[in-house]
Amino acid sequence: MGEEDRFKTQRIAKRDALVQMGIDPYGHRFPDVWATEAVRSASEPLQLEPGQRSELRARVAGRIALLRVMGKLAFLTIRDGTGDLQFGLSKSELGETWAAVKQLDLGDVIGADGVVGRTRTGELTLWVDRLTVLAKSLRPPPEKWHGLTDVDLRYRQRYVDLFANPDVRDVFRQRSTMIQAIRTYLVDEGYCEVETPVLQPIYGGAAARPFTTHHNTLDIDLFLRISPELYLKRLLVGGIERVFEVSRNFRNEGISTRHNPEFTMVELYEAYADYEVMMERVEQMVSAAFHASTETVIPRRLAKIEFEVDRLDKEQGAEAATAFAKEHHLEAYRQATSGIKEGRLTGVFNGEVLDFTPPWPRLRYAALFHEHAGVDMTDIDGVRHKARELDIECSGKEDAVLVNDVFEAVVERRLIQPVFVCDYPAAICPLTRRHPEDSSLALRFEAFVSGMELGNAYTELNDPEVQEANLRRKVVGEGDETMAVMDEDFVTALEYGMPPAGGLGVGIDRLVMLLTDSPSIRDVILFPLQRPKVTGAIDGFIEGKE
RNA sequence: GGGGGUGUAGCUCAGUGGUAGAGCACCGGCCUUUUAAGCCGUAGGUCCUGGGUUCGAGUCCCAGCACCCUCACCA
Repeated sequence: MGEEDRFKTQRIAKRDALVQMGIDPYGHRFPDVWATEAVRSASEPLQLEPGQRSELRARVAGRIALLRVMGKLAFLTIRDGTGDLQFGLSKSELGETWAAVKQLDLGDVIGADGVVGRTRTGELTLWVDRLTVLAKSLRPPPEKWHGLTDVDLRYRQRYVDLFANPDVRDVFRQRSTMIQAIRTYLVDEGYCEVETPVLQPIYGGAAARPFTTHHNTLDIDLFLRISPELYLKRLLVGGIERVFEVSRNFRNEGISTRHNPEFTMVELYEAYADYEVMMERVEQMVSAAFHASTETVIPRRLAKIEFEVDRLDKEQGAEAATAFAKEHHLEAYRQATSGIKEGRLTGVFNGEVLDFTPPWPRLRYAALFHEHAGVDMTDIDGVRHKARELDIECSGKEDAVLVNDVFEAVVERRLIQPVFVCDYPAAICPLTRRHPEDSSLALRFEAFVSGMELGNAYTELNDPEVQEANLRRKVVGEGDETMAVMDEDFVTALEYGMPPAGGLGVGIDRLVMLLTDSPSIRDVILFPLQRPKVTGAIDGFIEGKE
């Protein structure tokens, strides 16, 4: 068969050779393993000289990332979740186990017991006296220097991406840390975490096309939620006064660097609050995520970039070094790092320095509209003129929809630094309370960073009659993607009395993008949606059907 | 859906209409302090798929597929 099978056959032969030696190639429980990071920090106070071995014994496990076998001595670079560590193995110390070393391949998962020392060149090394095979790998890992760069393969085989590219693994660790920090913040503020239905008989709470599915026993069609909003508000009625959900939402829309059909939001509701309180919640959640992760990662990345620039400068000259520095945004990382030293929340995204330090500017939708569109949003003729200029379809849309189309076209991409855009046109906000001084506006804000909507919040509408009227009213020009879908039980809940409240949703994937300098949402979602790979046979089957 | 780009060995990538290339990985040999180990010798290919032009196509043209970027839609 193919090449792949040749590699696999060779590795299977080695696996069988291990079995012949009485070694189980798939290991067992391997207790009391030290992380490589633990070995590094434990070795520091020992002040080991090059060539010296300590009395310190350690047990380490991980995947073979590099393999250098020379006659009767071998050096293996072992990678675990915390970094790399070198194993030193010699025939004289291992005795008959040495034969097993010859059956090892790049990518195998092994464990070892030994003493910590340094080689003559000063490399921290575990001198192994007992070797344990934990999992024989039957497939060759990607190229050891470049890792896996084929984007398609990286997503399809994320498990390979993760072990071959440590930076990728770090981003997902950061993601986990950030979500944990946000949870801790909300719980400390008295919020209750809940889980509400993903399968919903009526979809609502956002403007998007849903995925549909079917429940067999009940014989009903269901929608995958586009938002948890209407259920969380029911919980406000029920007396859970501070409530949040880390919610996977599903929207049957396009895929882009900023959109995945399933994505994660943290959505929260707070009784007796309003949208201004929600602005503080955004600032504090982002601060919590920043302190938990980005604050330490930015200086570390800067150090890595500077190290590489130095190396290139020495080995390939100034030109290569300058190109690398530019490509990796050295200057932005320098600025962000010095900002952090001064106590600011400065990060880097797409080569730009972003300053998340609260408070974020609070700007009015109408003012931004006027500034960037050059026309007042109440001047509908002017807005239509501007819309035509921008090639925006005008017919069949009511004024507020058109205004917002123009806003999205001219304003959003210019909002680079973190900012709150306040007081949206009421007609496109059916779930939001009206502005007390201007009923054409709604008490809604969206948070923007780097031209991207990061969060959306309201002073919640709690008048059941106004709510019912808003949901019955079809907003012309929104098409299928409208928030105005009637949910009678939701209105009934409001009729029991929902306390005045502020509500907020923050896009977690986008927040992680911003705080990890990841240009695509697919870089922060472990398994982004992709067209399934079809095999040749299925391919032919499909062609045959056409 | 529109526009642009990419697709060649397991991986990372060169390739100028005339016998398919490199580095790493793999296999064999030497090697007890290596650092992307080194040296020597092998093996490995549906050049994404299908048409077309041509004496001859990895290369030029057309169509399709997958992925990336971008615009539109959306968060």
